[in-house]
Amino acid sequence: MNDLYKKQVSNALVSWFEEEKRDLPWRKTKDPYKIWVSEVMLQQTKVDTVIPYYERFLTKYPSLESLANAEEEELLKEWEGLGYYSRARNLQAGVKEVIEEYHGVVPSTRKEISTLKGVGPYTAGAVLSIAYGVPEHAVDGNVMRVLSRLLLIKEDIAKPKSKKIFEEAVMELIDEENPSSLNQGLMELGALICTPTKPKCLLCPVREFCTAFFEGMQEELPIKTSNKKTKLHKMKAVVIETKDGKILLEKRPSKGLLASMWQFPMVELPTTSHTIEELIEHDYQIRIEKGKEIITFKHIFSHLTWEMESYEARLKDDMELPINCKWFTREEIVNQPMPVPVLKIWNAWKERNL
DNA sequence: AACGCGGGGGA
DNA sequence: TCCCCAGCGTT
Repeated sequence: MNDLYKKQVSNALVSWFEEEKRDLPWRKTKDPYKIWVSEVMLQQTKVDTVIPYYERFLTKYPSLESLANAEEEELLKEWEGLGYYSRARNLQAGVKEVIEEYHGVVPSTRKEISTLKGVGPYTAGAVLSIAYGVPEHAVDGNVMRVLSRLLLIKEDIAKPKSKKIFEEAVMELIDEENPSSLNQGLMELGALICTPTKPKCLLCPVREFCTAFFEGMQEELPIKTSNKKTKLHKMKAVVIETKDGKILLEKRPSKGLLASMWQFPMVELPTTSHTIEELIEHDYQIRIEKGKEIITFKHIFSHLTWEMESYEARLKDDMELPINCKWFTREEIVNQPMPVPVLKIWNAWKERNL
């Protein structure tokens, strides 16, 4: 890249961004805490999904201190449905570190901000450039796609080490005057114009500088390998209610999928022909009688599928429960953060029992 | 370097 | 219906 090319590209990109940028809630502020919250929510999550969560979250936790002092249960309730719940736990841990180690001021160097829980190379660069105007790269999947086309970079973006090439490219392009708009411009271009399939090249502000467009290769880039196999887990869940209206929930293990979240008692169906009643009795040490079916659905995670056949059941007699199980009243259940598949069952059960 | 982590949207 | 998306922490 020669100096003229760099200047032309960054100028075109920054001007386009300033002119065409979407009106998003986190673009009304430069508060590093709020930018941080938005960037964490935007990891692996689409803009349209994030907007309502972002608004509610900042109404409830408008400052570092309010989030640091929040109960984890309440915090996760705000996060309910967003997924990747460790993001919320790491965000709170990071916020606590800022208060304890940095007198409540989000650090403004890559070295320091990167030590915070949940802040990796991308989030560090995003907060630094957007909130503080520091000329740092913020390379996410969008940026890699845009740059691979613009500069005809044929490196496999699935490989961790190829990210360095894109970070170096951003550091060459970065506008010392406005690193915020350059970084956001790259991401906005990836979201609106330079999309994964069918890029809208005719509307692109940097088309005349785009090597892939010149070569007619924009649909072929970026190069991305990797294909993970997924495993199928068939699960069944049951809503068990006592005569005095208590409902049984089970707390998931503190590590792994949906860590520490509450769910209805669930069993993985083995190939043998046991009934769910027998399996529940074996796993939970209680006897139930089969009631009416509530809801059947399939929920697909990246690596497993929950086939939910859930039904309402009555208790026959009480025995010793496993320690990770607890009886809840309806009111208590409402305050528990629950993942989407569990919420589906809960909502279906409530509807039946209005 | 490879894997696990949710949920929504598009092919 | 299935496949894809994609930063960060852990291993």
